[in-house]
Amino acid sequence: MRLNISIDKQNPWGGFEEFLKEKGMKITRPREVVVKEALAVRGHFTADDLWARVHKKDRTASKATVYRTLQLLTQSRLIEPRDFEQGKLYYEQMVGHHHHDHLICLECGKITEFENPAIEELQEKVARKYNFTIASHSHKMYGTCVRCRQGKTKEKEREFKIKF
Amino acid sequence: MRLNISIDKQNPWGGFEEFLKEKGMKITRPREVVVKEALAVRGHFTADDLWARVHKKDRTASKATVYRTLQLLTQSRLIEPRDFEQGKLYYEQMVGHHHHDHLICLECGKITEFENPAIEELQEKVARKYNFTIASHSHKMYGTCVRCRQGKTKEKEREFKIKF
DNA sequence: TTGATTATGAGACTCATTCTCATAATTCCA
DNA sequence: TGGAATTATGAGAATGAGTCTCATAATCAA
Repeated sequence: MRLNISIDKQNPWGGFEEFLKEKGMKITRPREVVVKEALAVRGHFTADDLWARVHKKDRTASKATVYRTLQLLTQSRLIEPRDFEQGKLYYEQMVGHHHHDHLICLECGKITEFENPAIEELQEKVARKYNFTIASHSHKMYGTCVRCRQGKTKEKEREFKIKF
Repeated sequence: MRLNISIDKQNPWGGFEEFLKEKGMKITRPREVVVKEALAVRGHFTADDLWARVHKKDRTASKATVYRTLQLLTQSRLIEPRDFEQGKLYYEQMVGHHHHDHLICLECGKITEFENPAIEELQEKVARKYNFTIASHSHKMYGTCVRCRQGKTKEKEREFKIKF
């Protein structure tokens, strides 16, 4: 059975307060804003995206704190970093989600999520073979999505273009 | 049957000259040095590593040319970029090699290569499901290697430490 | 050889991320 | 409850990989 934690009302910190306490860290106002905003974003966001959101709520919030909190959120597994080779990291909020992997269109930057338990099993098998303990993984396929292959993608629909 | 191209004597450019000609690009001395050095490195190297090697052979070689040639080498599939989340790209020479994926130890940075045809097949299946054409992929598992798990890794053996 | 084209080196520039440090806020506990 | 002790913060400087510019140089097709 899957526990679907709802973020907005009951659990706005997603368990992050407990994480901080365990680490002997402090519960502060800037962290509150960053965490709430991070968990409220749907889809992928960069540190800068998040800072823009945070900055609207608190004009004095600094980028340094956003970056620092992003690291903590990653450690606490509430978010996951995503490297789409754009020279900056994206993040994705993970509360109540499965881990998943990505298909990335080189033409339009469209990102499609996939999950495949059979692959995950084989992964485990590989790891066992090398006596390796998996903490996390990243599985990305780069290529061309249907719409781009058919020339249907409009210019305005491009998220970003991958270098090569 | 597998063609094992030997780089050193017979084919020092690994087919890069042909690639350049097809693209209407020129065969130049700086490119020669960069290509030969890149193909001569075993294991992973960064742009800076390569520049250091190139610089020894030609004091006037610029970093810009190294970066530019690295892009061309990637396009020509003679090398593959590897992102180990170190804030810089690594590359690996691919002449006469299979594509492979990586196990990365978070403690010592040790990188183990693996190949798994069954995973590749499942990958294809996933791509078909989404009507996606794969051009390349990257599959990385992060975790702990045997030696680190058993506390046998000596400090001097660390390649790099991954942030989190 | 020549002229059209493409490449080069040097260094300026970008831009994401990290670091520094003086100040401020939290938390612990007497 | 009131500090002391600890941890966080903001502001901006610093870092560093990678890119860009542009005047000059090398390549190559004819």
